[in-house]
Amino acid sequence: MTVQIARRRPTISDVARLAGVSISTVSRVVNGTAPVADETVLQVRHAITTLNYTPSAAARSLAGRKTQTIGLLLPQISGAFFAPMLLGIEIAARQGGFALLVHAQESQPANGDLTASLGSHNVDGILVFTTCLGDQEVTQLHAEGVPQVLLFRTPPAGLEIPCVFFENRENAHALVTHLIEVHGRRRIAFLQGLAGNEESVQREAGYREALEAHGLAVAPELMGVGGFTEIDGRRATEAWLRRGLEFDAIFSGNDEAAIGAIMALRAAGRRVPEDVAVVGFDDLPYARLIEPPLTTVHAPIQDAGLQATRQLVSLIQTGRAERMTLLPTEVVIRRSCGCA
Amino acid sequence: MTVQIARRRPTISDVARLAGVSISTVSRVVNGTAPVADETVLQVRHAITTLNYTPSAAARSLAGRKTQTIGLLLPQISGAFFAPMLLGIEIAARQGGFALLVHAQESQPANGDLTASLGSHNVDGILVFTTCLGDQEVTQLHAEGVPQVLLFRTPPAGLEIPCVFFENRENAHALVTHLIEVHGRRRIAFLQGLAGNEESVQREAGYREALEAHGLAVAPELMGVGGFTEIDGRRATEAWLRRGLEFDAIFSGNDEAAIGAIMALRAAGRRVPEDVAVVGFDDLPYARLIEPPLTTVHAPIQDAGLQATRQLVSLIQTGRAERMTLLPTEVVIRRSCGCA
DNA sequence: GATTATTATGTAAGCGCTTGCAGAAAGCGC
DNA sequence: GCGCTTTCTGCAAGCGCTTACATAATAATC
Repeated sequence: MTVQIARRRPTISDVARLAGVSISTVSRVVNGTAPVADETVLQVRHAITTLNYTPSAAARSLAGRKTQTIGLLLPQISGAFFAPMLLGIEIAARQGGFALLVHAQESQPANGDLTASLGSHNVDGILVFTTCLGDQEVTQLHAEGVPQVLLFRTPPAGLEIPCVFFENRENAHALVTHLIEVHGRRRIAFLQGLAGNEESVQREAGYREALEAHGLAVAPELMGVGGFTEIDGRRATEAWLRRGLEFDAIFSGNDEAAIGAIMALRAAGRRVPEDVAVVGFDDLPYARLIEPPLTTVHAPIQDAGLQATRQLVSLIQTGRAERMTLLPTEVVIRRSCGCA
Repeated sequence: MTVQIARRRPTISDVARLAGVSISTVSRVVNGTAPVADETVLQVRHAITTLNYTPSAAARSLAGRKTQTIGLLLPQISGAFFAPMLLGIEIAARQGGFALLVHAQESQPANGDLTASLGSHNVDGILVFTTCLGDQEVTQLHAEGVPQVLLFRTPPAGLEIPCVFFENRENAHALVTHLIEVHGRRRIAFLQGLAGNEESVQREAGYREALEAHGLAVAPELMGVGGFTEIDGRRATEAWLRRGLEFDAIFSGNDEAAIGAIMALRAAGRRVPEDVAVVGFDDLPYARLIEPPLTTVHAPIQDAGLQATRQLVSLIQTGRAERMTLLPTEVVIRRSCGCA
């Protein structure tokens, strides 16, 4: 392959010259920022088409001091969770006229200056996913006046930064209650997310309340620590099995870990749901595909991305946004809990 | 939530003033573009830290006429396929010092000027996924000198544009051969992708060759048209079932459609793989999770993103890149083909 | 018909950076 | 010590746009 020689791109001056007007007039018809005579508009439009002119984003940003770009700070891109979320974000960003700059932390050393690359220059605002940024960094960005919206993460104490969450507690409670009341389970284990995962904490709270409401003790040895990956779920379950712990159900804080649990159970010859019921949270696209189809709580992931982005756009454009957006979830009964 | 008042961000002039040097010197230490005395470097560094200075990307792009940004044109973001690919792209982009601007077509009307928003100004190069862009648009971008790399798509005739593909034919051939030789299947249906999907065409070629090599006729009625979604696979399979067509295996051009086929078969009371073997292509993360675990061909999706981006970075920086990158695939035998 | 609003356009001053050019300072050979 | 290279640094000209501000032309008011 050889070098491609780029012709100089036409600038606003070229358009102005061809249309026989000044560059400010061109700018005004492009942006619609001031009235322009119909005839002039036509001439300018024609010149634009003829030259195949596209405004330079860089020059626009520099002169207009806004980038029309939103930065996305993600801990990772892989995982079934992110595709729908990204889609929601993309849709809302596009609707608001913003481009999307993606920055996944996974791919780089977690040095502090990643905020530099997005933080204060490339973008008009940032969408911060869970634990991507520590309290300190969020606080600093806030102090610098960078609009941000937090996804699945509460702002540092005292700061008013919009955040978006799923409704976790209520349906975690409902699902565990289902396990207890409908299926008569009494020894229900819980699979936790990583330390600092607020979703996990809330889901656990619902779990605890449901147990307590039925006079069941929370067994500390049945709290699976680790994280929300399939491996974590498998490991934790294997550990319980190895220790000979008794349990007749597992409530996993998310679907991925639930799948790991099912794998471990199956490998150990335990039947799901007969011997051990397993339920998850999130309702990932493949939750219904696995065997047995996973009973879980549906979380509107795409909507989370959409709403968060809308809040951010609003924050950027008007300076105001909802302090907290809570998205409703829904229990989805399939077969892994024991239901036909 | 109230307005956040942004302090003016420090500029290169502020740094220069504080360090007692000119802005060009600051620029030189920031970019390392010319030798600067050690002592001066220290002073400038100190001023930068003190002021918490970050260069403005817009100003840099404008002055340096490069954006250090890669544009990604995707037909969609959802789907298990995109997460790993995006991850690969992200990693390679980051390594090359480029930011990633994501543009999913799904979310907007497919008007022609989407190339405008990415095309000739925001980015130094574009990664074009399959059918996002027609031949005409690709040709135009090429004519404008915009570096681009095509993913799973050949360039328009006569143009030398780098592209990245999986090795499709060989292992499609191998997989169908496996169905024939090991499992004695003779009436093997094929599930096609959307018209224009070159991956599908190549996989179909492998399928046809395998049939022919074994003296089996290709049955036109067993070519499932449609697309590569689960729904498409289900619909096509249902149609075959409804028409009472005989077949003892389905080779789906991708995993998603294969899952649809399995669903349809199961709903109709056919056993997989006893009555009908089903195999796919791609080896999506959940292919091993479904019941029965899917025999398929593993495609290195993340690697595809990675390699394509590396080629693009090379094209941007050096003007040269591999004309075609072919990524090896691998047959993955699980149970849906009939193997234990 | 003179005065005042209104609309349409141009002028020019940046936005914050990169970079070619030139000058100053310092090192080198003989 | 005198030219000559080699380092280091500053000056200033843009990059392509937005946006006050000024101006010209037109319409409205009494």
